[in-house]
Amino acid sequence: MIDKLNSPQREAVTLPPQHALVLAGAGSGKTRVLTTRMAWLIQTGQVSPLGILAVTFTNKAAREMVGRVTSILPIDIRGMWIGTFHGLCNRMLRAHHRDAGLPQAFHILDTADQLASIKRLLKANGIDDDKYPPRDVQRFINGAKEEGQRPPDVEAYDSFRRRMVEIYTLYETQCQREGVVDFPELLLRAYELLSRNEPVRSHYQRRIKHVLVDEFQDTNTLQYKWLRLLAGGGASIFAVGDDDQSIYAFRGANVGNMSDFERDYAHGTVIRLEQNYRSFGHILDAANALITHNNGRLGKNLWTEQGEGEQIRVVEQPSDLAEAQWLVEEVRALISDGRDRSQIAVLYRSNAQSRVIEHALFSAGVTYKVYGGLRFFERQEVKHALGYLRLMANPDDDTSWMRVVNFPPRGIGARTLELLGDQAKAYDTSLSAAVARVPGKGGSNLSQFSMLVGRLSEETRMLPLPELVEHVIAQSGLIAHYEQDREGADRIENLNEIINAAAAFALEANMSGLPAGIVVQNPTAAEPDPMEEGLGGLSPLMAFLSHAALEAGDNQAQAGQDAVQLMTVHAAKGLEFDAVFITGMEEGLFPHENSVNDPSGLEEERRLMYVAITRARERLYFSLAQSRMLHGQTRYAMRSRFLAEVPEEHLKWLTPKQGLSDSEPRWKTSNYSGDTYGRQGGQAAPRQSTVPSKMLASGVTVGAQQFRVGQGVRHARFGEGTVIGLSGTGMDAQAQIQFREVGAKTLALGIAKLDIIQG
DNA sequence: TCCAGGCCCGTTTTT
DNA sequence: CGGGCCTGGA
Repeated sequence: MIDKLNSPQREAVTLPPQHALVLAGAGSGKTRVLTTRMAWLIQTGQVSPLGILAVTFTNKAAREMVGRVTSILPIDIRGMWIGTFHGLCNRMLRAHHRDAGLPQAFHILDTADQLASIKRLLKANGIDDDKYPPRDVQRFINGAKEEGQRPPDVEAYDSFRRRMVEIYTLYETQCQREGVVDFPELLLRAYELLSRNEPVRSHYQRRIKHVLVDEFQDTNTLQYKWLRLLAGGGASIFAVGDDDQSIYAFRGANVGNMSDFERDYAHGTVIRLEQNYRSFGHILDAANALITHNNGRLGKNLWTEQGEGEQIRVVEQPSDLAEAQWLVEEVRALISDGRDRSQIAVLYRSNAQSRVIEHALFSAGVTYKVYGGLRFFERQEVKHALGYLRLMANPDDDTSWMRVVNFPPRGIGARTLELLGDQAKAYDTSLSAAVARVPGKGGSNLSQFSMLVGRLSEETRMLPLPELVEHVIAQSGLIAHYEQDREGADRIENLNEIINAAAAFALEANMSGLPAGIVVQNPTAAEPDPMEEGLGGLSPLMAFLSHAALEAGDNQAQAGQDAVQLMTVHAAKGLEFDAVFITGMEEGLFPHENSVNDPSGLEEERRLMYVAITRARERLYFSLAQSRMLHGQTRYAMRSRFLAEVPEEHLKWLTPKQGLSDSEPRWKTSNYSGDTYGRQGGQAAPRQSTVPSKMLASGVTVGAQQFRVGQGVRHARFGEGTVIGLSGTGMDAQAQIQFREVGAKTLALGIAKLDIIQG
């Protein structure tokens, strides 16, 4: 089991029971160490499978962990605490729902449900949603929860925040009444359950001997607190992560957890996995060099036993269109060289960039697959069907009630629903319970709907899950509705797919001999654990609905195995490919303009670039466009500063490298003609290029002034600076200027008075 | 109640 | 430019 590991890997796997931080670089065998550690602990008899708690962020990672552990050691994973933070908290809350103050059949709101719930709340309480936009309220509430804060804990230093806190309180009341729990609430409730309930806490603390955490750099404050509490009974925390790959600060991840953990727990026990088994030397050295520009790293330098490999190919094109066309040609060349399409990845900073690339690939007939977009359980028709199903389990679920009450349309309009809402509020009941108080035609339509819900509950009470789902979907009128729609065929197909999903789910649950999806106890355990009883009562429907909420399904749009992979850099984390294109290497795009004025934001962008680079095994490309269509305007940008942070020795420019030295990265837009690039190796004849040979206009003229990217300018108030981006024309023209003293600013060229001082 | 056209906005995303 | 959302008219 451990003889194939390198020495730091083996050291990590065989550590005595103590807290440890494993700094696992990209491609260093992180998952292997984590899973081997689990298997080793069990096999050496140091812990029973039930004494382990292993937690990940995604279901995919959790599945992979289970798969790899069981392939090393054929153990029964049932009853083991392996899963996502949310999945494990869900399980804990179901088991101890009374202590947690929840109905056992609580529903889980996904992000969209939560937003709908907040909108409904604002409306019911007459809160101005211009002043308190639902999205901001959602961010406020989730932000507070992720910090472990209930309304009284939130600092409200001004009237705006005080009102936000009031809304937070109202929202909590609403969720509690409806028996629903949002994603951050799963974690916070589970945390509070453990911290306030001594018997429950000591039960878990006594049971759990080893806590293993994957992607530790992505944990938020609350998750870390939860882990510390769980391990509080003397368990060892084995935290694996890479601070250089922390790219989720925007959703609450706190890289600081890593250094805090080292300081508070791991002390000296930090193991670095620095040998990389993925990439060739130039690629790794480029990544290493780039990331040294960040401060406050825990520190790590990747190395490989493979050779130097190829340099990174760099291509600069006049436009985003030309970039895409070049990319297609290069991809085709790779494919005709015998490379597997699925081993070619095209990465970009933002989803908007995929359009041009997709168009070019499509026109050239290259099969591709875009990651991202709507997932199965997030589709409109699927959410409607789930809405009906949720009403079967809980008619007081107002979010679901509102979602389907008039879908398909049954003559229940906004006014009727407003009336219903008023009644519900006045009598402090659910919408469902308030139906009888709404008079008139609207009321009669409502009661018909209410009767439909009641009748379906009755009819499906005794049905097995798949039949139940089938019956509810058939009777909901959804299929009939979509049959009217000439583009409804896909939706109907998805509705049928829910029935399949339910059948598959039920089958899996039966095979494990347990109520669908939720594993209760390890049958091999010496005796049933009274602390964790209570899950058996969870209906298959409830279990299926939890499953749907916690696992939204596959994230890839188009099918096709043998396809070029298109995705954002974020989506590429954890993946690897033989050949990788990093596109849009421009200031304002990568690093993104919203991050460049904030040092920590810029460092996160740099980590993102680090992640992008380290995806590549053999071949890596950087591409950039001098001009790009963005928000309906042509924008001109400088080369990304990150390009200058990679030593020249690792780069091979396929188009002439222009402009000034890297130490002073500047963009001199000039007269490069797009068809002069060649490929490395010399044999490749210059392929025909579709790039227009004449240069695009690269400047913006306003009045008598001609602005260009890279120019030096002076502003009366902001001082001297450099033009780093231009967009628009005439009165719409704007310039992004990096001022020496005051940072980057965007100025309207028609208004701001600028003197051109050079360039 | 429903639909169409206008308007606004525009980074990354898992649970 | 393009998509999502909202409002106003039928």
